[in-house]
Amino acid sequence: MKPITLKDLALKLNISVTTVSKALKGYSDVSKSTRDAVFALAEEMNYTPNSVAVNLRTRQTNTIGVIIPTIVHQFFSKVIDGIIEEAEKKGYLVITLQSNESVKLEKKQIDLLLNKRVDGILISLANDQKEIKHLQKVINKKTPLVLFDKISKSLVCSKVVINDREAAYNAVTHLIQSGCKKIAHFRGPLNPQNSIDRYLGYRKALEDNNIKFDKSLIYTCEDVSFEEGYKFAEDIYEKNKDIDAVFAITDLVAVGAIAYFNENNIAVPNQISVIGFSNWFMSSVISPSLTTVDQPGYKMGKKALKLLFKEMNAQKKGKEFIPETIVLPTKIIKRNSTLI
Amino acid sequence: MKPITLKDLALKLNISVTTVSKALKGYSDVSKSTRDAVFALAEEMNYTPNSVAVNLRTRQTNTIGVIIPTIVHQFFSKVIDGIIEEAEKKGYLVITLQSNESVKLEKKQIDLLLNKRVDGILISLANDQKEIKHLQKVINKKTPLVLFDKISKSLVCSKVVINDREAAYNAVTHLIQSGCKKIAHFRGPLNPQNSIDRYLGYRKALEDNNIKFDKSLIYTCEDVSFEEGYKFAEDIYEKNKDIDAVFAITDLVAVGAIAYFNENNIAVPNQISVIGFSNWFMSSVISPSLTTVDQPGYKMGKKALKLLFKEMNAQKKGKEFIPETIVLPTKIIKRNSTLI
DNA sequence: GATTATACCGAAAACGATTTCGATTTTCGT
DNA sequence: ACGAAAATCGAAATCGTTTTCGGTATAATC
Repeated sequence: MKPITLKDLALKLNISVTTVSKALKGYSDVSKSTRDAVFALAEEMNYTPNSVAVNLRTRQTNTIGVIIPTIVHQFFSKVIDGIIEEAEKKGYLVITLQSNESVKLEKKQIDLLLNKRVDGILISLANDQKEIKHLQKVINKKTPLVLFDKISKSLVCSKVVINDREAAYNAVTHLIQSGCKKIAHFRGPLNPQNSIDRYLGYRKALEDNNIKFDKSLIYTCEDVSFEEGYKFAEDIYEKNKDIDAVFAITDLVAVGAIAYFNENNIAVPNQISVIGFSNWFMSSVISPSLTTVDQPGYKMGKKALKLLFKEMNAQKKGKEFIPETIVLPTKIIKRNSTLI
Repeated sequence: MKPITLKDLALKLNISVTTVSKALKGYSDVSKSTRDAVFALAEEMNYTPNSVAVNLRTRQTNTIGVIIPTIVHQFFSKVIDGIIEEAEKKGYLVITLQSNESVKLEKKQIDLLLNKRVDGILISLANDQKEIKHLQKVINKKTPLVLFDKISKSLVCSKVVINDREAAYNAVTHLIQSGCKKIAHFRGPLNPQNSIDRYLGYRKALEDNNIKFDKSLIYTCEDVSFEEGYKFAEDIYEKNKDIDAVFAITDLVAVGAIAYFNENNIAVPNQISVIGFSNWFMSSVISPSLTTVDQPGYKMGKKALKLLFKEMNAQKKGKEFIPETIVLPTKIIKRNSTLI
């Protein structure tokens, strides 16, 4: 009924708890005969060590914490997928928390994880990130920390990101190379670094190709939704019939725009090209299928965890660890919503 | 540097660890003055209890484990979302694991969670579920267990499901009521109870409406993909031009079918109606938007956890707990891929 | 046979908290 | 001022492991 403990084994074998423990852990000062006996009994009684006790004694939990804005989101669930897989390989378990874009919640969750004595924390920040005290606390406590995707530049720790600016630059360049000249940008909210960077990439691409920036072609999403994409497409088309391309902050917004164009017999890509961002699953099954920028979530999760492990190991060996920043490559997934 | 412990506080205050602990926990045999002093110092030194030690002593971890086939899947990430939210409310943390549809992995993971001494386990079974020994073990160890979505009928424990058979029955009835007479079914793999039940619901609906069952209208998906939906749609249309409806095991398969019909100018829903299953996000953004059966993942997660808590509480009080099965209602989300 | 080396084992402390139970002190009625 | 009741406190056991350090017993060496 009650879980078997070392003590139970020791009692049955008439030896000390110490010896049982040492036998099980392969210490050399245990005779073969007692070792065998211990293993046999452990097997028979189905002994499994109590992780909690081990954790207390060894001061490590083999558990890491992950905080993301939301899990119901292709990109983030891919990241989680990558993290969990990689963690399991090394015998680590993953506790997942959602901040729902609330810094307040994020703080609480950091505390929770710290109390749980997780061996490390991975986090993708909530949008309105000015406050970083709670993260500084993590660093001060010497708990390894890696930021991914939505990061804070002012925090000294490891990071895994994509180059949003470059990716956006490439996306818009792709549009320009296919002949587009009047390119709208349905950008993300004003705060997040991601959406700023993509916006800057857009501008840089225009600039490098001698296309004059036109403020009226910029629309700012608030909740980055299908509906916004649809609405903005409608609005911009009514005001600018000669628009010939849309670069959307996200596939979902792009799909919204395509829906409007489809319904109103505006040919995509012949009249208007559309390019999205993220390569969500959905973008391959709509018609026309959506050209987009692949954002490698799975890989990002894996890399982030690997960096975390690196830091954890350095710490174990008492070595100093210098934070690293990994920039993952993105690539354009060419489908049927753009020309060429 | 090192985390503050009760001992540290006790030392500074020149009182015993016992008293510090009792003060913090609000025991009545601590004077107001020392209580205040303790709280003040705890605050000042930023004391937080070491959960691991507490867990060992109290024999509970305030952690639950969840095993799902895969997390990169709208339905399951919604379930996880529901679970995490509900857990957090009660101060519980969630460890998520993916079985990747492998029973072998599932077993390992169960053991991992058991060793971690999680307070309870939620699991949605891998597809080829014949073996249930590892789950029986969980029950034998008196660790509360709740199955959801993909369950095993032969296991005596709480369950949260939808009535797949009835849901499918309603979906097909919807097609029939809209005038469809030759209805194909792109069913799921042969093993999972889900896909069996949906198939049975399909047959029952035909039977109740005096439509002869035609084996040649049944296609069996193996990996339940977009491509399969596309391929099956092509095949069946070439063999049966008079087909007038498709009931697909999943939205993704349905979307694949719609893609084929769209490309070949077969009007959906006027010539052929299509109905899916699950209400994935994607189904609302394709065109025509997909009529489907809503499968309440978020709610399922919440309910499953509530059941788990119920069992955990009963156990704490030493009460007997009788497993419950909750059947969540589904409803048809009428969109534009079916008539009426 | 005395000495040293080797093999094997176990007592005990530690990890950080909780809780029981007994001890001491204070308060108060008379 | 005395005894009883109430208010405070702390020692110690416990949760289940790990690990250090010392102690025996046996084998090897001369």
